[in-house]
Amino acid sequence: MTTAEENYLKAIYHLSEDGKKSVSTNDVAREMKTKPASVTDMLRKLGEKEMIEYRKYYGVHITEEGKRMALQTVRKHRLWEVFLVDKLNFAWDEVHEVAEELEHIQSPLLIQRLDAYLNYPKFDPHGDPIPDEFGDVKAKPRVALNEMEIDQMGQIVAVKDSSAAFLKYLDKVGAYIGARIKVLDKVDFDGSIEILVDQKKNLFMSKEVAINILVLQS
Amino acid sequence: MTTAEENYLKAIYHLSEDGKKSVSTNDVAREMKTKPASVTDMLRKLGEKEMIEYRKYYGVHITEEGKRMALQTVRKHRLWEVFLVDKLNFAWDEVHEVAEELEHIQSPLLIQRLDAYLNYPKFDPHGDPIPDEFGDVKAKPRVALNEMEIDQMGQIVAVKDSSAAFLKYLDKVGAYIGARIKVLDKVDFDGSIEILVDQKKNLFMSKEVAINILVLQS
DNA sequence: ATATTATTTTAGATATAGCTAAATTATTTT
DNA sequence: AAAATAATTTAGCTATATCTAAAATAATAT
Repeated sequence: MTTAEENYLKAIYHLSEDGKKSVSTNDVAREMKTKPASVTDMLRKLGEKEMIEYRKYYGVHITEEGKRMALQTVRKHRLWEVFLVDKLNFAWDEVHEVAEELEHIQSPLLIQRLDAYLNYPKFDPHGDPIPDEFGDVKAKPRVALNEMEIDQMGQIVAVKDSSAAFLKYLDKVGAYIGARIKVLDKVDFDGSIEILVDQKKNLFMSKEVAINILVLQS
Repeated sequence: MTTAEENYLKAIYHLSEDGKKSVSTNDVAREMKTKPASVTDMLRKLGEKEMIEYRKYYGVHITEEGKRMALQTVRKHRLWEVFLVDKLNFAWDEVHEVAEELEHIQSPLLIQRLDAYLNYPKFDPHGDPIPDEFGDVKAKPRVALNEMEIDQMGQIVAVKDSSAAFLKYLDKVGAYIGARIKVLDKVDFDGSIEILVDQKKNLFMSKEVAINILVLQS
């Protein structure tokens, strides 16, 4: 698998995730920021390698083997993100580009060792679960608070920004890890949000804050 | 700079190191494990970018700019090697291939952070000095004991294998860090070596041991 | 000084991954 | 059901990086 093939397969996997049966050439072109004509070529190639089922003019389905490969790439990407944030002090929103390169390093041993070194993390810094070496994802995905809709409920499970300043702020307003929350209101204009904490306390926060709070939805 | 260009430039830099005025097409082809015809194309390209001075049929000289670029790649390669050995517990002779891939990741911030995280190391696990971010190499290169010639002298400055077993062995035979040594004899057949430690103690060791001892030559 | 040998370059392929423009197929509208 | 529109594919081109075989040049030997 070349780097380009890995990237296409990952894109197709992500586009398939949202329950869509079939992914179109245009979908892939948009996601990959290339032209549909280039996508067609790659789909044929990935089809021949049986990573996807490709029927001309009718889009693609990812195969089990393709999914396995894509999940390996996702795993590597997310592990590197954890490394960059936990060890090299990158901010969670600075890591994507670099991880996009690092994920293509070919060395199973490296990933095995990295995983151990990071203490077998289950989530990346954005709250997305890290597949295990077999491609299994046990953990439920976490969602940034700013992405929840009105009336949705959940439990605060982690923060993306673990700076002293942010943790102090959270402590002050009573938004602790483990708190059960419900979205009361969202302001479209600035993305600020109002939530109910533990069924008793109303809390209003800016988008900047909400972005950094991870919720397990229920 | 593409990955291929970086690799060629690094090869030309290393081939220039040994005091050779001009590096030939064949030299580069051997080093890069490609055919001379492929090398010619790349030399023309690197010449146009003024990384090397290229005169057809007369080999190349690396320019100051080319040297600067090559040293950046060398720096990245060696920093990653330190990471792999110090943090991920790779053995010093297992890291080259992976570092060869990692060195091409494009992110100055990543390298800056990695350097800090590793505590600004001055040597890679093979004893080679790590250039600073400006390409300056202050430290003198270290040489593995098995690579020294008869009558050469120096001082033990580090070990490549820092396992308990190896350190215990060194302690037992009296080959401590800082010891002044002189090579008395080398056996071609098995690479074993006999040295004089601190002008008083004779010490015979196998090649496997000598490989793991780094000496600052004097 | 010329012929032989070795080295290097050129010319013409191949494979990957992208592009544009034109042609084809599918979908939607009337 | 035909026409219009949208999506997709094909054909042909570009750039990178490789190759082989043939031609050109440099170095060496006679």
